[in-house]
Amino acid sequence: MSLKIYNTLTRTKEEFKPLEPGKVKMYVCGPTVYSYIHIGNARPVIFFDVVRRYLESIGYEVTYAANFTDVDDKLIKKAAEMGVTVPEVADLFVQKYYEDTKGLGVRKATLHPRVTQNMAEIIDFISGLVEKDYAYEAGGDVFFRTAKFPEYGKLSHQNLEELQYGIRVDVDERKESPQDFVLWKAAKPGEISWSSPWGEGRPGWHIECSAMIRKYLGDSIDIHGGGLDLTFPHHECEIAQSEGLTGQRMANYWMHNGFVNVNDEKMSKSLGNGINVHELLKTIPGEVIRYFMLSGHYRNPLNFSDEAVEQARGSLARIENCLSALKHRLKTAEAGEIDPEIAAAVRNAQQQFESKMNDDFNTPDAITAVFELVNAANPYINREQVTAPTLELLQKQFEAMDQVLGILAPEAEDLLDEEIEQLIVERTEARKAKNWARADEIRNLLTERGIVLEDTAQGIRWRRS
RNA sequence: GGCGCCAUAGCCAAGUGGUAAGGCAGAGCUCUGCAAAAGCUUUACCCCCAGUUCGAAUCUGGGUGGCGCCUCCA
Repeated sequence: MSLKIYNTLTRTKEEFKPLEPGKVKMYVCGPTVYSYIHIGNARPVIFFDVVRRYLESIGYEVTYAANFTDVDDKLIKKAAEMGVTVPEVADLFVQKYYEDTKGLGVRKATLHPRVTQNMAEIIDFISGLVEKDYAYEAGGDVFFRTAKFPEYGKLSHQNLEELQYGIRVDVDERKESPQDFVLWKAAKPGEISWSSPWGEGRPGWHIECSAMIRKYLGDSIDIHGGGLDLTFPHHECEIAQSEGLTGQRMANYWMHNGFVNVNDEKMSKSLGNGINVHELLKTIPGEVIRYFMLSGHYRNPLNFSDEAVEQARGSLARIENCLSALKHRLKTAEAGEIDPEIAAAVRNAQQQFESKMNDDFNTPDAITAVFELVNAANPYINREQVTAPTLELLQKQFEAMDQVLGILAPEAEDLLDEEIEQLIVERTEARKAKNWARADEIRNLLTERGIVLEDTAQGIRWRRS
């Protein structure tokens, strides 16, 4: 069973073959840190976190780099608005990025390089391109000479003659060709800038990724990911820069995730329907957002709505209830043999999970494998006789799958407050005395505090709602 | 104009040649002091038309509807 990845470059699913056996080098374009991340940003962050986790789970040593763009027009504007410096804005939102993505269950990447900390490498990179005639200077700006790189367009499969230029942005008169793009921008007075052979300025957007990939991961990497919209021009330009300079193939597998729409509309600044994760996390558990993101295939568009969130919440609850029942039952379970039917169900679930993840990271189907296991586990858990080894086997399997998906809330190990525990004891006594009024009163009180009680044959099970 | 993507139950979402996974919501029932959780039962002319085939949601052609990119938006 081998891993297949849909490669934007070839528009086919290809068998994954790493450059170096047992190792994977991957890079995903990260956010421009001028604000909180929105749910559109969150999709690649969550999805590629799962890619990374899955690769690790099947034995690869993964070096995962995700950058921060910490200087650009938007940052400069934001800094002016806030009355602080560009680095201060960047530091603030890098911090918020870590907080918010942590809330989404995302592990930090191996590396989180920042543009401003790699200025020397960026300038060197551009110098190299100028030396090789792939770039030219014009009035303090430096442009990439796309005519020199005949493969320009190979990733996005664009016919360069057919591109309509100047529709959204005016074409710079100094460019030799309208499709040339900027590598270095001359600073305007008062703007944050760095010294370069072409004067004071700052890097263009595309060059930073090329330079940082080369520095941290090398001339060739295995997987390069990002949002669909980055295919052109951003990734196309990265290829031109990197392959122009090194002559090596930049990345073997290009992966692009689809968009997140909001109530069936594109999320955009003009519509004002952007949803920022920081706000969202105040009312919706990160696991629910994460589940929602993984409930669709990464290349398909995903529609965010209140209803979608509620469905994710409900679906996830089914898995969590099962796991919580399983753990509760484990406390009173005794030694014995592993139930053969459950053992088979566990094997099936694992097999299905792997084969679906191997098929271009089909997370919706992988989640189905989790549900199949729930469907097998629930009836077993409700039996009068259960064995600890069987329950442990189930638990281990759930944990193995969640190691990849990361949709289950971390173990809430904090003990019950004395007070709450006392209330549960009191309610049990009231029930024994058939004092239903008092028993319900206590249960309602606990419900208000977010504690859900469930009366089972093996005693009271509680969980946080 | 160019390059692409998508269309499966009330909703979400797999399936890519052999006769429709899974989840949510809804309805009924079982269990329960009542609940909760769980279990059982129940819900699809696969956007339309034509073609290929013994056989198509799946392939081909043509429509219809929605969407993305075309220089700094994940």
